[in-house]
Amino acid sequence: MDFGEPTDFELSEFLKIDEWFGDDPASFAPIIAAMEDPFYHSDGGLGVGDLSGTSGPNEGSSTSNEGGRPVKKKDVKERFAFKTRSDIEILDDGFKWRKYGKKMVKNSPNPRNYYRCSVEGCPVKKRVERDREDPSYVITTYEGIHNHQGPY
DNA sequence: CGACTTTGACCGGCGC
DNA sequence: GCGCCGGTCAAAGTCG
Repeated sequence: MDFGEPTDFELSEFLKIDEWFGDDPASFAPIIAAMEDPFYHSDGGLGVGDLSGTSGPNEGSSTSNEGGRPVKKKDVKERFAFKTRSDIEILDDGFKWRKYGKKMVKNSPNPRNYYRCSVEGCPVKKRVERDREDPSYVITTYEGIHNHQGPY
């Protein structure tokens, strides 16, 4: 996520929520539920895009790989990211997340956190990163759909 | 006692 | 062919 650098994708991929719902993290629940709704990623009304082609993992190989194309990372799941103005990145959206990695971003002095749903069988992954120019803002990226009906 | 967090190292892919 | 990059896993430690 290179902010400030116009590449193939920018903030347009993200749902910018400048107007935070408030200080209640529970407000996330409906949001997550909304992104899981077929209606959303059906019409693509939200920022559910194809980041798979970002680096072009399959663009150059299309030369002679139309048939048995070695789709490796092609099965990109729904990706939904939004920017939020918050002081903490560990906003509990109602789900249980287990951190499985931390990494430093080049364009950002801030580390990137990798979370995953604690529920077994849940392929949902969450990526939390701070804005490079506005530490007050947090970029939360959700990937995948929850296997279980709800966090409760 | 169980579950989760933390850091470092490892892996695979892409670019040059 | 090598280097870089992002992403993931694993072991130990900590917290409740």
